[in-house]
Amino acid sequence: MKKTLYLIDGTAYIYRAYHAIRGLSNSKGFPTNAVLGFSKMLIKLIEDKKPAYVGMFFDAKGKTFRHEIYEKYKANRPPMPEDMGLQIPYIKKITQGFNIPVIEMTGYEADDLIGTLAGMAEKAGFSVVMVTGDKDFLQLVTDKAILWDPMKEKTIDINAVREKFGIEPRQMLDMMGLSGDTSDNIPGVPGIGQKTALSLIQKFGTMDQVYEQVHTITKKKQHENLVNYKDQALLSRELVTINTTVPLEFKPDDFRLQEPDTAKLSKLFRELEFSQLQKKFPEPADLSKKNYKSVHDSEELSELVRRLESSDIFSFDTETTSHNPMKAEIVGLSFSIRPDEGFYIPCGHFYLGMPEQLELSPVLESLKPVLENPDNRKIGQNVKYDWMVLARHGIHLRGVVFDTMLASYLLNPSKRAHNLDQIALDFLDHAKISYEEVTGRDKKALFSQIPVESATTYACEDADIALIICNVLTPKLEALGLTELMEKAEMPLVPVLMKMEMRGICVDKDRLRELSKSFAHQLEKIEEQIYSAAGESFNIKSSQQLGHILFDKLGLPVQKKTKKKTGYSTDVEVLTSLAVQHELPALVLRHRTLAKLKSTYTDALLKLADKKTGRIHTSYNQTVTVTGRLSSSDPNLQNIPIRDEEGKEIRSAFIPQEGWLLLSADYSQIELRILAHCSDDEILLQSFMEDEDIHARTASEVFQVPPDAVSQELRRQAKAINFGIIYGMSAFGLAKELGISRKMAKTCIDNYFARYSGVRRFIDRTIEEARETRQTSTLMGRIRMLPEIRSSNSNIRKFAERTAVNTPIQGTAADFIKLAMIRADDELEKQKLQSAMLLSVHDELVFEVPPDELDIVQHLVKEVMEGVWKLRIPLKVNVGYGKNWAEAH
DNA sequence: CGTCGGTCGTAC
DNA sequence: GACGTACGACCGACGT
Repeated sequence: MKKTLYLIDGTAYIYRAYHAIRGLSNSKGFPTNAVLGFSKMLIKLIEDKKPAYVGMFFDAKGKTFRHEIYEKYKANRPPMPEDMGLQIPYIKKITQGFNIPVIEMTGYEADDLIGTLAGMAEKAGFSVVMVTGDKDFLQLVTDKAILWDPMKEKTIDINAVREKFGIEPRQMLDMMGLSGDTSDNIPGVPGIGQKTALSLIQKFGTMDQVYEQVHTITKKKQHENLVNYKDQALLSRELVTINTTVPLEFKPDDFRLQEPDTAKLSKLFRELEFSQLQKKFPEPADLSKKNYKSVHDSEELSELVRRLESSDIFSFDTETTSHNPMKAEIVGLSFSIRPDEGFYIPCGHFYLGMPEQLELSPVLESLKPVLENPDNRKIGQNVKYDWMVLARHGIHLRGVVFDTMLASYLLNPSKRAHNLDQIALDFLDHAKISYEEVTGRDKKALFSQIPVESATTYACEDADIALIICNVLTPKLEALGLTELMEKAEMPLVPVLMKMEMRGICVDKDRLRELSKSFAHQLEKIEEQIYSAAGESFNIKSSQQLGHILFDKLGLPVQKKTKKKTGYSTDVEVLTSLAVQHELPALVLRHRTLAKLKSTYTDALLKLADKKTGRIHTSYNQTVTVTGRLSSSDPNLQNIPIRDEEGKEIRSAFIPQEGWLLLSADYSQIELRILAHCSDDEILLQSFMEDEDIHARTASEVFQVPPDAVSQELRRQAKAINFGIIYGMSAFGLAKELGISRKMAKTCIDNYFARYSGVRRFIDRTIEEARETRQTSTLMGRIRMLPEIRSSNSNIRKFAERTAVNTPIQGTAADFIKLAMIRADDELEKQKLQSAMLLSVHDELVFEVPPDELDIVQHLVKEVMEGVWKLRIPLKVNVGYGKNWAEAH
C-alpha cells in the first residue's frame, strides 16, 4: 500500500476558523473561536482520513523573501486581529497534543515549506495530500500530490485542474503572474484579470511564450499593458511562485502519526471549555489509587453501616433499572466516606453466573437508621432522584446537605449539562468511566445486567467523585457568594419538589378522552376542507409542503422567509395576514391549533397519567434554566393552555382528589414590582404603593391622557410596552407587536423613559455593571455569566445586554417563588394540614385542599408568598379556588 | 431505525 | 437583526 503524507496549511485554517465562527469565548472571556474551528478541522481530518503521516505548517512571523523583492507584498492585509493572535499558542499546543510536528521557518510562508516537502516526499515514494483551501496551491498539484479542503470536503487532483482551468498546474503561476492577486497585493498586468490571463496561457502556454509572441496580440490596450508592465508581470510570477527549494530535510518518521497525548489535549480543551472535544479526549481516571470494594455479606454490611454512622459526612448513590424515579428498582447502593474510597452493595443484579448478593430489603433495613438520621450528613448528585427512589422503598432521607448538581448549576447556570461526568470533567483533572464503557457498548443494558465487578467500579466512582466534587465546589460557592442561596433555597427545595412530583396532580381522563375525540373529529373535517381548498392533498403538518402549496402553487404573496434554510415562513403571523385573500390559511391555522392541543396536551397527558390513580407526575428540573427558574417536563405542566376557550377546556381537566378543591395563588405583576424595587423609579413605586392598575397608569403616562381617559386599547398597548421593557424590546419589536410604525413605537418608548427615568437609569446601570463584571445577578445573589457582553459583534452584544437586564428580574422572581414554596410546604407540615402543593408555574402555585382547610390554606399561602421578601413595595398575591384548575383562576 | 436541526406553538 | 425564559410535536435530512 502506498504511504500518504498529509501536509496541513495551518495558517490558512486559523484565518478560516476565525472568520467562520464569530464571538466565541470561554467563561473567562478568552477568545476561542479560531482554536475551536481549527481543532474541529484537525479532528475531522484525523477521523475521516486516518492519515499515517501528517505535518502542520505555519507562516513565520515577520517578513519573507517575498517582501525583499517586493516591499508592498501583502501590504493591503490588515494586521492580524488581536483576539486571533492570542489563540495561536493554543493552536500550536493542540497540534502538538496530537503529536503532529509543527513546522515553521523564518523568512518563509507555510506554502513554501509545504511545497518543498511535497516534492521531497514524492521523490521518497509518498503520495501527498496538501490540506488547504487556498487556490495558490494549485500550482503544486501533480499526479502524486493532490489538494483536499476538509471544510468543503473537496478534493482537487491533476485532472480536476486540467478540467477546470484547461491548463497544467505548473501553468497556474504564469496565469497568476499576469492576473495578479488582489488579496496578496500582487499587481500582475493592469487590465488583465483571471479570465484573460487564463485564455492567454491556454493559447501560448507560458508567460515567456506570451511575451515571445506578444506582437500577435491584436487587442491594442492589452498589448500595450503587457509590454509596458512586463517587469511587473515577471515580478508577480516570482511572488506567486511557491518556493520548493527551502532548505529542509524530509525524515518520514518525524511525520508518522502517533496516538494523541490525551492528557495534554484534555487539559487544553478543558481550559478552553470545549466540552464536546474534551469528551473525545478524556484523561482516564487513575484507578490504581482508588480503593473500591463491594459488600457481599451481612458482616461487611454491618461494618459499613457502623462506619457511615460514625462519619461526619458521606456521599451516596443508588444504581437502578430506570431513569424514571417513579418506576426505578434498586440494583445497588454505593457510598463514599473518604476520597478515593468507595463501597458498593449489589442487591439486584440479575444475570447468568451472577455472584451471591445480599437481598434488597434487609440491606435497606440496615441502612434505614443512618439514612434517616439528620446528624449523618449526606452528599449526592441529583439527590431528588435517589430521594424519590428510596422514598418508594420506605426510606425517608434526612440530613441531605449537598447536591453536586445544584452546586454546579449555581456556579454556572449557563452550562448545558450538570451531570457528574461533566462536573468531573469541569472541575477535576480526570474523566469518569463512561456508562458505555461499563455496559460494554450495549447502551440498552440495564444496570442489573452489568457484572457486579465492573458495576462496583462504576458505582463507587460515582459516590467517590461526588464527595470529592463537594469538597471542590463548597469553597467555590463561598467565593462567589452563593452559599446562602444553596443552603436557603436550592437544597431545601429538593424535598419540596420531590413531594410535588410524587404526589402528582389528578386529571379527568374521561374529559381528556372526550376532548381528544372532539379534536380528532374536527381535524378530519378541516383536513378535507384544506385539501379541497388546496386542490390536492398534502401533509398539513409539514410547513415545507404547506409553503409550497401556498406560495408556489397558489401564488400567494411571500411575507417572510424562515431564518435558516428551507424558505417560506408559514407561522401565525403570515397565515393571519394571508387569511384575508384566501380561505386556505385560516383553515390551516385552525388545524394547527387543534392538532397542537391534541398531540401536545390531551393525547400526551392521557399517555402520562397513571393507569390506576389517574395522576400525572411531572419532573421539575432545578438545573435547566439560565435565570434560576424551574422547568417542568414529562409532561411540561408549565405551558398548559389558558388563553383560548379550548385551552381552558384542557386546564379544566386538571382536578383535585375526590371532594377536594384546587387552589391557585399567583403573584400579581411580580416582575414589574421587582423592576420597581430595583430601579427605585418614582412612578412605578407610587403605582404599586397605591395598588393602581399598572398598565392603565403606564398608558396614562406614555400617551399623556388623564387616568380615567385610558381606553382598553391604550391599556393594551401600554401592557405591551411594560412587557417590552422587561425583555429589552426595541422600537422595531414594539412596532411589530402593536402594528404601528417604527417611528410611533420609538416615540412611545421615548415617552416611557422620559416618565420612568428610574427605569432608564436601572437599565443603563445594569448593563454597565455587567460589562465590568461580565456577569449579572439577582437580588439574592444568583449569578449568570455573560461573556458575550463585550463582544465586538453588536448583535451578540445587544443580546447579552438584554439578558443582563432581564435575568435579574426574571431570576429574582424565581428566587422568591422558590423561597415561598419552601416556606409554604414547611407551614403545611408544621400545621399538620392535609393540603399539598402540586404545581409551580413561575409566578403561580397550585395546591389541592380539603374543603375544611380552604380558609386557613388560602390565608397561609397568601401570607407566605407575600411575606417572602421585603421590597420597597408590597408583593401582592391573588388566590382563587375551584373544582378544577380553570376555575381556580 | 435513531439522531438532530429547523419550524412552529404553548406558557410565564 | 430586531423580545426574555422554557418544553415538545412534527418534519425531513442524514447516518447506521
